[in-house]
Amino acid sequence: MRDTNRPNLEDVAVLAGVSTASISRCINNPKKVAEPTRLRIQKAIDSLGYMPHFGGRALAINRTNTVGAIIPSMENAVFASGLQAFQETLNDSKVTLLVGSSNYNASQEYDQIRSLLSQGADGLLLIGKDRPKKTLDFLEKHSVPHVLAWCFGKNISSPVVGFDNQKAAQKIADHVIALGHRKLAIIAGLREGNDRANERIIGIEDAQKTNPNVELVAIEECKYSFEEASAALDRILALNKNPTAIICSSDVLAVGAMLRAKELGLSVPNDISITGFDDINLARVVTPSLTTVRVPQQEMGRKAAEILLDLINPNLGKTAAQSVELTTTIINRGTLASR
Amino acid sequence: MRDTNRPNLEDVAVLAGVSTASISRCINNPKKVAEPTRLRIQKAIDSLGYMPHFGGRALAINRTNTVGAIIPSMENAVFASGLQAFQETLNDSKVTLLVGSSNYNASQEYDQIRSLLSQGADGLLLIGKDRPKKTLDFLEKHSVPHVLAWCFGKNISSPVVGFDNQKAAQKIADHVIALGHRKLAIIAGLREGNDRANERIIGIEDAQKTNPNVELVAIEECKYSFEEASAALDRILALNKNPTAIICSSDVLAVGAMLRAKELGLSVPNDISITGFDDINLARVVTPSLTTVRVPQQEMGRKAAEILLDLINPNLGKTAAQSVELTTTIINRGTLASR
DNA sequence: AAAATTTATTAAAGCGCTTACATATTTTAA
DNA sequence: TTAAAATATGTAAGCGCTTTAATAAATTTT
Repeated sequence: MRDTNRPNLEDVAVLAGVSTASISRCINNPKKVAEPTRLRIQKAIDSLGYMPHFGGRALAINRTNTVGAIIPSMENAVFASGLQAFQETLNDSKVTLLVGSSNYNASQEYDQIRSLLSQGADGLLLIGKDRPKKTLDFLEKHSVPHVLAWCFGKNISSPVVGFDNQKAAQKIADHVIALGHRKLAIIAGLREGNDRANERIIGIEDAQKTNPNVELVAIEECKYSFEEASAALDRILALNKNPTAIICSSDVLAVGAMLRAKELGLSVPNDISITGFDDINLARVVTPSLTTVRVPQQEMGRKAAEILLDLINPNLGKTAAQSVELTTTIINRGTLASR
Repeated sequence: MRDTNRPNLEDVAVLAGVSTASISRCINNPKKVAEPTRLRIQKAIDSLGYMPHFGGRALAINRTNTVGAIIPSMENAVFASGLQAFQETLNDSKVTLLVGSSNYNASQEYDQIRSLLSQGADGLLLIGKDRPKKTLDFLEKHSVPHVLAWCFGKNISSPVVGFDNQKAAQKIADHVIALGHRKLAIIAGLREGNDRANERIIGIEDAQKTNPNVELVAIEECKYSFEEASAALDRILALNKNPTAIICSSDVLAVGAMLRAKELGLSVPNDISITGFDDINLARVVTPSLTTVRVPQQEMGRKAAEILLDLINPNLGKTAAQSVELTTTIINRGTLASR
């Protein structure tokens, strides 16, 4: 039943003495309505405090001007900051952001995709490129406009904005090796359903393989928390293989390891070198500050928004939305020493 | 015009050989439809990959099952983590989160409120309690269900979930004073339009006033970044008033100040004590680790979601949504020494 | 001045869904 | 067995908006 408190187009139309069509036009295409009429309408709108009804509009134009983003978790600053940039860019185009989180879990991601879509999202931002066939099929079947971020690759059918995790990881590993390290260990996120974690491990393995005298003494996976990373470091040390450098696939893990190393009385980087990945605030702040791989978080967020907007607005003249590969940079700070 | 690609209720109805009403019932109130019919309908839905049209539904029930949150910025971990908890709690009730950011700016907040509301948000989470009359009037006029977080107070007309910033700040200041500090300085966020920053300053001033032999040598306001906080510390030191403790109204500021102190060769806490506010990850990780005020970020997010859900669901039996006051805790770590 | 063109406005048909009400069917009670 | 009650389904009227086609008014052209 009608909510008589909330004014609708009809109410405005009556007050302004025009048809509802004119009001609609005045709102969506002001130049199509004559100056005096426009003024009259505007006055009516203001005086009633009229706001278009979202559902009505969405039904009529079959569009919500809303896009969804599904990220693993906002707890990790690297995603929070990408999301912030994403939101701001959308906002410049009057598009609103719906947020879901997957908690690094493919099935939760699938649910969130369904959920955001059924909330009317016109498009989606997703993190990473590997997902179950079920998810892919769903996106395909409903031809959901979407862009993938935090990853890159040649033969991905979706537009992507990000970087090559494998190469970036290989690069930092090469760097570590070039500094004389011969026994490495890895602390990485859980690879299950996480292509970034996975590729970063592979990248490090690549580096190891091209340097036969380099040994990879341990690969420990864990969740992204200080505590878990501490435990992972313990497990590595318990092996008594004496790695000289621990390459971590995220800053959170690296810092967790550093904290633990400090507790154990190990000096970083003298006793053991540690590198991170992401370059979030944490990295600048620990002592010594963390040598890490800078990921262009904000740029990814911004670019992802641009591409998604392109995808959604069947774009006049402009060429189709393109994938873009961004670069990572090794940030040399204090946790990596030469051997 | 009709999008013939996307199946609608009619399509499902035809395939299942029932009326659209039954389909709708089957989706929204399954027990109202007989088992065999339900199965038939479900099969039709699945085979068509039918998803209800958001706009149509929103129009019919005048509800979107969406709520908006407008936070200053996701760049600050304290909000990101509150938001994460908020989102997760909403999600449990099948409600989706719309996100806007105000960048600590009242007029941007107003715009975001309008924007999220016109995107159909059923309710809103807002940070802090002070806002321009214009905003208040708007919320009032449109009777927007909303909850305020990160603050508390007796005579606020909106439901609130948070803590008393002033008291919390007074408490940490008292603590600092009890440790023998007699010359204090403050680094705070810009108070303009930021009641939290403002009240925290006032709280510290309260503490000072009740201790006549304590002097407040400087109050520096700046944006929430390491760089700005560094500059603020410089300004304080340039005064040559030799404060023995700097009370900062956020961990980001405190860490920025610590970083600068270190650059200047000042030892924290021997030469100068520094305290933070929030207790985000950063605080645990700096050396020495930061003495700070723990703010129940996640609990606030969770509780805020619960209250907002109550507000939105004209609640059967349950009493009206209540404000809740949470407590902050002083976390003693390494940056505050006694004098 | 009339005809042709442009501009401004309106009327009304949908967009997809929910739901009050009517109707048909089944179950229970008498 | 029949009447009454309960259950299941269908019919159709909106919900508020946009937009095409039709009409009216203003402007330009002939």
